[in-house]
Amino acid sequence: MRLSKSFIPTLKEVPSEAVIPSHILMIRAGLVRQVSAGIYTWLPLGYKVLRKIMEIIRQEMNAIGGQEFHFPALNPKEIWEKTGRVEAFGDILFQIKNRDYVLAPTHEEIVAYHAKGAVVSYKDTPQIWYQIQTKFRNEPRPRSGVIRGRQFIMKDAYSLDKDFEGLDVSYALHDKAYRAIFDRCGLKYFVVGASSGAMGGSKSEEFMVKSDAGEDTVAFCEKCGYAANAEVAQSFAEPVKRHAESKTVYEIFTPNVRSIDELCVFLKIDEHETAKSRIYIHDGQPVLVLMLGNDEVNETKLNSLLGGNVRPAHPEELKEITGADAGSIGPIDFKHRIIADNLLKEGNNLYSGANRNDYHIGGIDLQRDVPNIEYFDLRTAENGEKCIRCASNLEVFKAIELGHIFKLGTKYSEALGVMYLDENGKEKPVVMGSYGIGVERILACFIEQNYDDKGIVWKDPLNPFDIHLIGLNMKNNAVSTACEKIYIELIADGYEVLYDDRNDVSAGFKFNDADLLGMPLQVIVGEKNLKDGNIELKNRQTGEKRIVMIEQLLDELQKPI
RNA sequence: CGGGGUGUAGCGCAGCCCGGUUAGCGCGCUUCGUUCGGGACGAAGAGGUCGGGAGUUCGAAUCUCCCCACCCCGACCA
Repeated sequence: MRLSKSFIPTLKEVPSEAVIPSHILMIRAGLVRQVSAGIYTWLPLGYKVLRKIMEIIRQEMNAIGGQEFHFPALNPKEIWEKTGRVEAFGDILFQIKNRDYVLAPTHEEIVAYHAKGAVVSYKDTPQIWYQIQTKFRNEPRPRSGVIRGRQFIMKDAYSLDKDFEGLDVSYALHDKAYRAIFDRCGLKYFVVGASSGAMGGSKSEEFMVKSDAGEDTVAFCEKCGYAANAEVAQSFAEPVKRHAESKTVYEIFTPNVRSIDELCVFLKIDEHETAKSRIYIHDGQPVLVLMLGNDEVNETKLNSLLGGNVRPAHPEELKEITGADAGSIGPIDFKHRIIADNLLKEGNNLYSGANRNDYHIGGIDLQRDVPNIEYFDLRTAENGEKCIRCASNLEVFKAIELGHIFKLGTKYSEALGVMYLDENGKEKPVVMGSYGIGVERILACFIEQNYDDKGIVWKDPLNPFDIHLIGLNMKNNAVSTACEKIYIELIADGYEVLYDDRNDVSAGFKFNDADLLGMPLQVIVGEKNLKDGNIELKNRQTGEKRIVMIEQLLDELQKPI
C-alpha cells in the first residue's frame, strides 16, 4: 500500500482526550477516531488489524466446532421482556424510540429464540454458535478509548447441551480456544475465577490482562498461580486477637469521632481493636455487617451470601434503624440480623459504635455480648496478604477483562422454553453456556503491552504490514526507481508492504512516522547507501540496523534480524 | 448519579481573574522557491457562530444564569 494514497492520518501531538498509552497511540497512529463518548470509527489501518484478530478468533472457534452466525443487532423488545432483562439491564439497554425494538447488548435471547423448536432432541446437542458482531450498551461512563465503549465489537458464543456434563465439555473447549486466541495474539494474560453476577449460572472465569487502565481488580499469587477477581478473592489476613480476660462493656464519650481512624487516634488504640459497622438492607430488612478495623465490606461477597437484593442503607434509614448516624453505629443492642467477617471471630475487648451519636462502646466481647452473630468471609483481599492456597504473598492489581466464559445453566432455556427430549423421551431444558471476547480490547491490550516512546511496536501476526518501505528522497530518481522495484518484488514475494512513497516530506518525518506506525521491519532506501548498491534494514523492536546489498534483500529477509 | 476539569481555526494551546482596536501562537493546510538520512528553510496565503442560549453593559471570548458536549476520579457495569 502506498502511503501517498492511503488515509493514515498520523498525529505529532498527543490528543487531549486520550490518557492511557494505547488510546493515545491508536489516535496518533491513525487507527481510530472518536465520534462521541464511547463511539469510535475504525480507520483503515486499525480495521486491518481488527480483521486479523477476528480471523484468528474465527479459526480457533471453528477449531472447537463453533458455527459462525450473524444475529441481528436490532431485536424485538418482546423477547427481552420474556426474560425480564429489559428491567435487568435498565438504562444500559438502548431502546428504539419509534418501534418496540432494542439494540442488543448481548444475544442469549436471540440464541434461545432460534434454539427453541430447532434443538429438540438430545441428538441435536451439543451445539456451539458464535458470531463477531457490534454490541450496544449505554454505558454511563465510557472510558479509556475503545476499552469501554457504547458500541463495541464482541465475539459472543453460546453452547447448547443436553446436560451439565455436556456443558462442562463445551466450557472446557472454550477455555482452550480462548487460550489459543490470546496466545496467538501475543498477549500476556491470566485466568481468574470470577463472580457470575447478574448473568446467573455457576462457574465463570475471566481472561485478564494486567494494566493500570483496567477496571477490574484481581488478586494473583505468583507462586501457586491462584488468581481471582477481587470481588471473590480470598486471602489470609491477621485475625483479631482474643485477650485472656474480657473487660465489661462501657460507654465512652467520643465527640466528633466519625471514622475508625479518628477513633484510633482519639483512644490511642490499634485498628485491630475496633469493629466497623455497616448497615445494609436485604429484602427490606436491615442487616448489620461488622468488619474488623477499617476493612471494607466486599459487596459482591455480601450479595452472593444473602442471595441478592442487597443495598446499603440510606443515611435517614440509619438514624431510624439504629438511632445514630454513620460513624456511631455498633452491634450492641442492635435489634436485627448481625453478620461479621471471619477475622472478628472470638474477638473481645473491642471498640465499636454505641448506636448513639458521639458515643462508642469499649470492652465488647462478641461471644458474650452479641449472641446471634454469624461469621462469613466478607472482606476484600488486599495487596501483601497471604495466598489462600500456598500462603505466599498475594499481589492485587488492576486488570482489563478480555474475555469471560460462563456456565449459564438453564436460566434462559427455561424462561424461553428451549426444551428437548432426552434418551427416555423426557422433556428437559437445554443447558447453556455463554462466552464473550472484547475484540477491540485485544488490540488495545496488545498496544498496552507493546509500545515505546516512539510509538507502537507491532509483532506477528497482528502487524498490519510486514514491512515499512521508506524512500527517503523520492525526488531523487535513483531512490524512487529502486523503491518501486523493491516494492514490486516484496509484494511478489508475499510480503504485506506499506510503502512511504511521499515526495513532500522530509526524511526525519518519515522515520518518525514509521516508528509511530510500528511495522516490525523497516526497509530504508536512501541516496547515501544506494550509491554503493545498498539499502538499510531496521528492526522496529530492537532498533538494530543492518546495511545489505539491494540484490540480496529477499535473502536477507529470511534471516532473523 | 456524585465530585473535579475542559470547551477559542483540522490538531495542540494562549488570551478570560482585571470587559474596550481587526481574537493570537505553534503544528498542519494552499502556492512558489530552496533543501533532502531523524519531525527542514524562506516568502505569500486560506481557514474562527470564541460549545449553545439568555442576561448585564455604550461595548462580552472575558461578568451572571441556564443548557449541552467531552475528559478524569468515584458509583455503576456480563
